[in-house]
Amino acid sequence: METEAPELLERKVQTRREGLPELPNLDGRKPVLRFAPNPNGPLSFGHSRGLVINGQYAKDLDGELILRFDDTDTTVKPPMLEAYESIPEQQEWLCGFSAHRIVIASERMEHYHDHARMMLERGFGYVCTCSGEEFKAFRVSMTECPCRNNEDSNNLQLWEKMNDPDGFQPGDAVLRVKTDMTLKNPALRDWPAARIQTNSHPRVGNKWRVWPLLDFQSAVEDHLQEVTHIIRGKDLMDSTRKQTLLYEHFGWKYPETIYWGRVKVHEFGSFSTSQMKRDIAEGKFSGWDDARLPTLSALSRRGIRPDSLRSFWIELGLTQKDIAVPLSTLYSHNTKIIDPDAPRLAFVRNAFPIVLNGEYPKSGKIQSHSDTEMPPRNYSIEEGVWIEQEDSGKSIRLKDLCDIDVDGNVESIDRSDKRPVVHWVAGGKPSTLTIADGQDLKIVEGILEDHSYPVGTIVQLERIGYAIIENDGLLMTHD
RNA sequence: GCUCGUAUAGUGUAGUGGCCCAUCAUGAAGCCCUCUCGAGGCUUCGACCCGGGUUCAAAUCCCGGUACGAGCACCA
Repeated sequence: METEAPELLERKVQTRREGLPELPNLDGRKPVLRFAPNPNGPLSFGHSRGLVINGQYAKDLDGELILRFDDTDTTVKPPMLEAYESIPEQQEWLCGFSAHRIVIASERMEHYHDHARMMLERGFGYVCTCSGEEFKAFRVSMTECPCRNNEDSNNLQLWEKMNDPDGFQPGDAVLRVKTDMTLKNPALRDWPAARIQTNSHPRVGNKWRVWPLLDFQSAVEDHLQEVTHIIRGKDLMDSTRKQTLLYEHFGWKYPETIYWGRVKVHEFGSFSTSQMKRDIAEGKFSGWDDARLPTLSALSRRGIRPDSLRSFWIELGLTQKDIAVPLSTLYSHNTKIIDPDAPRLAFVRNAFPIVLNGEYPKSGKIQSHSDTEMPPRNYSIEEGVWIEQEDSGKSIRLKDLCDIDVDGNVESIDRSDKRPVVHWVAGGKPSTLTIADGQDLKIVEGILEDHSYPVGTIVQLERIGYAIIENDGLLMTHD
């Protein structure tokens, strides 16, 4: 066999798919994708998945990314005006390009109202005046609510009454999509499409009274924008089903839909935008970029690079599995990106002075990075150096300088044995290293080597980890 | 309760009937390099949820079980 058919004995090389899976049913089209956050706050780590995946497909396949503000709730999740500015900036920071289109739902209300009327005229929608409790009973018992049989003309009158400030009040009536009350999935039975809200909207004020709900607004807008692929969390699976029923009524074709599962990052615990907003207002956090928060502004401030987030999410892929990932996975992506450009610097925590006795080079140059060419750093010693308290009281090797004994007597210039190598600072300036540790912010005092790197430079503190230089000290990036 | 979904090493992930005694990354352990507890290089460890079935052949298809998650809002 070896001579007759050697190829049968060879182990074939396994091929591994790289990057994102192919987009299904593209049919030669350029994909149109969208990412639709609620502008009730700035973007968080969780949002970055949607942005990265949708953005990456748009970029790779020469398609388009729509950034859509789903700001139709003025009551539970009131929009925050600053977010209309910060979200596009963060989107560009993360994706590396700006979205091809920006759509703001609150400015497209005419379209939603037009389609709502169309629904009533064509008889696949109705105005329901049952209370939430009453309708729930109908849904559970699979029976039709009396409002379902309204005449189309009557529905249009009721619709006008919903829009009339002197007519229905919030809670009195909703617009429903006629599906089928005997559908197996209770979530799909005559689902609500719009309701009355009288709170003022920060962008359009009181111009509108009847506001669409997500499933209706999103469905109509996806059609109007000719979205080809929707990629979103699997918690929205029933949304797809609800919206597909609406599309059937309108005679439209629903976009291709792909889902991902839930991601839990243990270190971040459970933060919600509204909870963060409250905590910031109460002074529990310094702002949206407080290093302890999982916001993109906080991650960016700490020195997490957008390309790290991109490779992180792309590596996780598009499985529907619910997963728990440690932050160290993101950090390992980030290390690969920042390490080549991170100059080495010494920061001595709990500084302990030690006087050097003997002959040694009192000034000189030390490499800033062992693997890349960077201008070296200079040192100049008067009589002694700072070392960390923890390193005192034993024979040590001062990195790139000399071996010393417990009392600071120089024993050798060259490395003479396996004693621990320790970092040190000659001169330097007092500084602080701020470390975000869960809900706590640890501030470590120390002496930082003199340097001339500008604010925003990511450095590697020898034997400690990566940190970013801020105006008033150092902020820990990660180990 | 009803409905829907997922299940590959510690953590993620590749894999759609024979290239699989299962990929890659991360993690852990060890070695090399390096005057950092960093980076880089090498080696090792480690997995197809369970039970049936279909088939010459199953991680892959079917059925049942179990576990976990999500939806059933006048939130997104």
